[in-house]
Amino acid sequence: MPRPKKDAALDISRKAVEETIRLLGERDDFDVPLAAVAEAVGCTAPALYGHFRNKDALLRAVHDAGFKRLYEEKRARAKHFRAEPLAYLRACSHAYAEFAFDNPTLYRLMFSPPPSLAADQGPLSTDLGRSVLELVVKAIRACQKQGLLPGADPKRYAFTFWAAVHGAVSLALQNRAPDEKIRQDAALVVVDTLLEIIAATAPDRR
Amino acid sequence: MPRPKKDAALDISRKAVEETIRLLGERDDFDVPLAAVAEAVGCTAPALYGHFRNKDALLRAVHDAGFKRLYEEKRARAKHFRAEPLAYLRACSHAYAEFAFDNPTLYRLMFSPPPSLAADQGPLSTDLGRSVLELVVKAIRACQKQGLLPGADPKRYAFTFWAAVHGAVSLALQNRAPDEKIRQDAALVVVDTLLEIIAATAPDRR
DNA sequence: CAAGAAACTTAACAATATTCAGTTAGCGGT
DNA sequence: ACCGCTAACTGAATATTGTTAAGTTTCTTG
Repeated sequence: MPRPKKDAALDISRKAVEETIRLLGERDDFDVPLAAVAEAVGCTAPALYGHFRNKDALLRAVHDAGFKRLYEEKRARAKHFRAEPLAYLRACSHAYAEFAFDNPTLYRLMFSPPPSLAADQGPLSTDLGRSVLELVVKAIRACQKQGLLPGADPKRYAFTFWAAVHGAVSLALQNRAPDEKIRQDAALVVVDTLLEIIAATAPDRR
Repeated sequence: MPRPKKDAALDISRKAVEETIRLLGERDDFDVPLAAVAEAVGCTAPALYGHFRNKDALLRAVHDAGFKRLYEEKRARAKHFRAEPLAYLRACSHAYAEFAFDNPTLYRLMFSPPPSLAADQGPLSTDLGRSVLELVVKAIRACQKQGLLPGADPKRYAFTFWAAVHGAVSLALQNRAPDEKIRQDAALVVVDTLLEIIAATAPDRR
């Protein structure tokens, strides 16, 4: 039955992205068959080509949707800690790690995609990743207002912080942590280590 | 012409791994066609199944060979800095970053593989990644012998250090650095930031 | 109410991993 | 020096999956 009954087109695109994310949750690699997505959406595979140029375009949309979700979860979770920069960073990072552990395959798609997915997006002007980083920059600045990290370049430290958390999560997802006990929450240990280091830069109170 | 001329079997396996690594250098994703590998090796695709159970097994071998190379490059490069822990860490990290930038696709295969590749290897007992980390642990211990990082758990700090470097490299490879200028050597900036932090823990000399 | 376009569908195509059956080169025993 | 026999490959066949082509129906618009 060609052409949907007037409203069925309630954004197949949106549904495709949602369902793809769900399907990614059920597999290891991100080679989810287009046919599977189509079935979940309720159409045939070629129909998707009316909404996405090709499979890469779909995966790119999924990639972007992932960043949107991550960004919103981070913000929502950390909202209550505005006043306490360290607690804020901690909450942010935990939300980040939890997101990664809850959606490992999506996380890999977001942070280690085949370059074909991220290629055409400029440097990262429009990139949602920038928004994620922005949250950390603000937190670092807030720390400095409390006397921590004196003289540090907020952007540089924010990037370093993010890199460490991302690296820890990324390694932990692969079971590449130093030993079994630490493995499970390796990412959280790294977060605490970083916060410890930042806290140690407090103005002397002896 | 079935059956090789007696010695041609000079390890097709080895050649397959080498050629695959080379071919990975020419593409973005790691879906290198098996036929391409076969041609580079000088045989047909099905022949490879005599040496690897399937494509995943080949990629797994490539993954492992990558770690071997990384480990050896790191060691070779840092050999001269044994006496100076900070310089040693710096050299190690630069070798690490350079390796990643020289072999971006291989690096992705090593650090963000589809779990099917890393699945059967135990926790990480046999894992070569452990050797890589071991180098960092030793460096941290050496730092402590010079009075730096007093009271820190070497394993924990080593893992944090590695995570930060890996994270920075990983983000930089995707152009996800904060701004164009930093992008190119974002990883190196992170390394310097970390060393700076470690150096700041020096015993007071005022 | 009749085009015409939009939005699918089914059928065809292409690339690629994997399997199967066949074939030949070298090896061991006689 | 000859005869199986196995190892190690080849060529053809199969299955899966992304993508394109052609056809069909429904909505919309003049």
